[in-house]
Amino acid sequence: MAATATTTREALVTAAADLLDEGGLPAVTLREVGRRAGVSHNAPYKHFADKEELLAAVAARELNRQRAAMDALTRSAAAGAGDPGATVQRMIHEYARWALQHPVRFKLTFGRWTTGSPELATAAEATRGALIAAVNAAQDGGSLPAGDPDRIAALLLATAHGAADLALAGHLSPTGKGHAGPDDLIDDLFAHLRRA
Amino acid sequence: MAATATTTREALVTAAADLLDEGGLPAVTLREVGRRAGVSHNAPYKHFADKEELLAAVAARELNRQRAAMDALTRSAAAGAGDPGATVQRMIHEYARWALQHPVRFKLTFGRWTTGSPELATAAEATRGALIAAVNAAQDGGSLPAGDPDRIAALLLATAHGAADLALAGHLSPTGKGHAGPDDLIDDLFAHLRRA
DNA sequence: ACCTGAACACCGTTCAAGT
DNA sequence: ACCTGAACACCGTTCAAGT
Repeated sequence: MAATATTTREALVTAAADLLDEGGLPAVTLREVGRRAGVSHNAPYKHFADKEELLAAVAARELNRQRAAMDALTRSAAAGAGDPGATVQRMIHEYARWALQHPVRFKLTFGRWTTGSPELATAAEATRGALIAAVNAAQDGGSLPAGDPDRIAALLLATAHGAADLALAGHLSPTGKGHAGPDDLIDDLFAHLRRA
Repeated sequence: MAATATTTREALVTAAADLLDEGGLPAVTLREVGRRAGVSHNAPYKHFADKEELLAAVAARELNRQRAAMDALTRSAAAGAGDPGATVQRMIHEYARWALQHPVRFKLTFGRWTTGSPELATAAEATRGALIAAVNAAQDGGSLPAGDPDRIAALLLATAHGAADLALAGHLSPTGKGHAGPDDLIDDLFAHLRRA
């Protein structure tokens, strides 16, 4: 039945994500993925064209979870009162938190794909859409400067993304009193934008 | 003599960088690196502890070239007149240009290293130092807001870094009139900072 | 000190075969 | 439709040996 197939597929994706967290990309071998999912070392080929497609499924799941987190923030903002600018700020902080907590998944998600997975592209589009909607609301509320919301969203995301990636690589002034983590840089940017 | 060793080492690093550009990380095999450098497939082990150390040498060379480019901009700014803020802006654009032009080297440079290479750390520190000095000058000239120059430099670098990485992954609103590339986002940030 | 060739363990992928 | 076991080509690393 289809349920079995879906379950096996999901089990393979979960096994790959776990291995990614535990030992990085080199730890994700089809043999170990299969073993953890309780199937043979090349059963994955019945669900994915190759190893890259399995990894793309992991990345797509990460992006979809990111969007779910953003949607949850949007809903809780709609329920309570709350500054819409603060909602956007929370989304961006959440993005950086995810990157720092799951560095390898983060790197993989924005890695180089030789095959353009439509599953990945759709997930990315939806996630960006959720952020843009929140930016739009914040602009209406006057807590973010006017202008193309698509462009403001991209600026915010780029800063959070870059800050997280630089921090993971240890390139964010690791010593001295000038030390600033991704969260600090994100807050700096929002402060500059409110002043602009 | 030492000259031979240095040359072989350099040839190995160059071969690895070329392979990186041509076919991505999977194309960099010690066998092919050795072949291109005119040595056997495990001669690299006489110059580097393992494959990762060879890749770290490639990354360090990239960072050192980045610093050289920044230094050149600093010198040409000191010679001519020029707005010191524009010099910083050029450095940041140059950083993004490098990332977009050599995506795999860029990814590698800020990738995950299991061994903390001192060569890499030193190169990174020097590059950040060059940028911070330029930011400091721009602040004196009034073209960048006051505050910890270390922190402004980190914000600028994070935005350029993230914008480039998102663009490479195709996550930067690839369609529609809202499209903005890394260069646009960088200019947006500088505009916001001048207004703040 | 630097290099070579053989060897080992491991991995992605393919294939013939089973249910 | 999904899975298995054997097999193939390839790779990082080690080792004994050469200059």
